[in-house]
Amino acid sequence: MRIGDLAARTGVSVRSLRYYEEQGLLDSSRSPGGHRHYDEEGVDRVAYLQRLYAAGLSSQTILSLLPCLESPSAATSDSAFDRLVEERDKLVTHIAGLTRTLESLDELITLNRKRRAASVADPDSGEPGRTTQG
Amino acid sequence: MRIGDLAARTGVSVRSLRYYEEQGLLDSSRSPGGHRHYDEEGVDRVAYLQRLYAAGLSSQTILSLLPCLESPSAATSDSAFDRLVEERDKLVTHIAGLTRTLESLDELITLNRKRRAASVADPDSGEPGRTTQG
DNA sequence: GTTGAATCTCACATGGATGTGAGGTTCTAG
DNA sequence: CTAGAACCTCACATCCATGTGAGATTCAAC
Repeated sequence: MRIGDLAARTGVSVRSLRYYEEQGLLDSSRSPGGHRHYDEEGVDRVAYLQRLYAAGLSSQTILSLLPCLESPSAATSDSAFDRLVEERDKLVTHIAGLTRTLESLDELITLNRKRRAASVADPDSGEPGRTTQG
Repeated sequence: MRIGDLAARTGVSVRSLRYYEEQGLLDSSRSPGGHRHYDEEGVDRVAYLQRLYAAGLSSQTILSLLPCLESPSAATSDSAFDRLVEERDKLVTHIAGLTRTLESLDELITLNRKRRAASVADPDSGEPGRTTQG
């Protein structure tokens, strides 16, 4: 599988795939001419990397976790494992924050809908209130 | 309340507060000499902005939503309201993705713990498996 | 073979929030 | 009134994943 194929199958740009490799997050075999080749496993790997990126981890952080992801063995350094737990905890906190934000957006939507519905029944009732925080 | 105080109370840098104002997200009154002044409401406002930033919204997007946040009335433009709903939906999707990632990190942690515990009972058992995806 | 698409490396550009520093003005405590 | 802390504007720097373009090479199909 060539880099263009992998890009197509993962929805990640060719540029990004090269970047992941440069960061040590993804490896490839090379054809005699120097072109990269990937096996099926690469697809899952890239998808997983994307999820970690989406979770806010940097390349550096992902790299430091990699031992735990690849071979979750006793040989894995304590520090890698500690970082893994740390990132997990940060993610929990982050999700909690987002969930709160979601709730307040929902309240806001409900409120807006109400106001809009009211204005259908009773036109020219404008700007009836002010809400800075949700 | 001066900008330094607001920064201290919100944990946001002075630089960022000025930036928010520049983006039209936060306003202030000015002293005769040009120094910014804020009231208590500013604290909540900044906290809320931070939450929206943390949810991945850009300044531009927040700006476009602002009418809905500030005066959730019928007068609010349809497009602002539509964007609000759209951002809510994106946030839901994002949270779902993060939750999946969290689950796989949790599995990974459990797996690592198991391996590590096993190695205490049975030293020199190394690298017993490989897991690329969580 | 030949051609055209895909790939290679290198390196500079981008965007968005924030950092940083210069040079100057304003505020507040003593 | 004065010292120094805090503030002002302006503008350039930073980070990091990604975009983009140039110039050269390789691969696949005919």
